[in-house]
Amino acid sequence: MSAEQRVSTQQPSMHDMCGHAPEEAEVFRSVLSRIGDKWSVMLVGMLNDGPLRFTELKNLTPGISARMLTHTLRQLERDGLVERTAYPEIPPRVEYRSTKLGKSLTSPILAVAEWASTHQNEITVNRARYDEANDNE
Amino acid sequence: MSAEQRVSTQQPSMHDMCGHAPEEAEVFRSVLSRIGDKWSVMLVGMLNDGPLRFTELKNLTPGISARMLTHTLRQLERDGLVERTAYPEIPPRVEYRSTKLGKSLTSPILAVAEWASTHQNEITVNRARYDEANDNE
DNA sequence: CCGAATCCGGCCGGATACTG
DNA sequence: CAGTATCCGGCCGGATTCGG
Repeated sequence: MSAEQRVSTQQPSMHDMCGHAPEEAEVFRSVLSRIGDKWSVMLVGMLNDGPLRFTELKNLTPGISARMLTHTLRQLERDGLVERTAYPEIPPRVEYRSTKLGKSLTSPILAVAEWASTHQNEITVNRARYDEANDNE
Repeated sequence: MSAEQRVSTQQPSMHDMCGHAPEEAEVFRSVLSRIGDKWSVMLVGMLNDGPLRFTELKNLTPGISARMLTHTLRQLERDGLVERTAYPEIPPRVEYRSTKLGKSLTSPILAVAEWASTHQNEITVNRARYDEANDNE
């Protein structure tokens, strides 16, 4: 049994998915990098529980600036992960809600978020140990 | 039934995991950002199938430079996701393998990678449509 | 073969001030 | 309330060169 057959029986391999041509890999990565940028994952996660207004989202996301909140939401809207609805009222009200595509991402990223939450202490220890081993600097 | 109870019966909420204090959220995010940076996910995924040498890893990862490969592997080693073994031979041989912690991450990130692979076309279309709607610029 | 060192352009992302 | 505009420091990441 070849290596390809062996791994295909349990899980897809990264090498198969990312594509072998540089262009394919770049699309693949451009999607991954959206997942990986500073605030996207948290925002998509937040919106999973229901639609939220701009300020609510800002208050729920500690440390984010208005600029980055706007910017990140635009990117997510562009990718079709988030839907924006502006109500022409005074004062203005804008609601952000997860799209079908956005919801389909929720399960995978919550798994990653859960992993991060579970292992963050272990990783913090590992980093400290590594930094001490390669002492000073 | 409260909102907290409702969501807790199906899935953990992002808001619960990320922590509410800025410091907690920052640790949480520092772990997520490692997942999200340009090459980490692909490399961890590659190493899931078995240990690889530096050059093998480089050839399997289209577009990566030697500098970034080294740098990313160092970060992964620091976090305890990857183990580095150098054999004092001539020519030198260095093997990278996934640690137990690294393997525990494989399942979640493969789920995300699979999602990315599945929806990359849809996202590409969404981006094109968005860019056209907000035409020129 | 497996890196380290250096240089450097770009853009990510925070701070601040200002609009409808 | 929900942004936009502007400035700007930092660091991400590629290219190149050098070393063990």
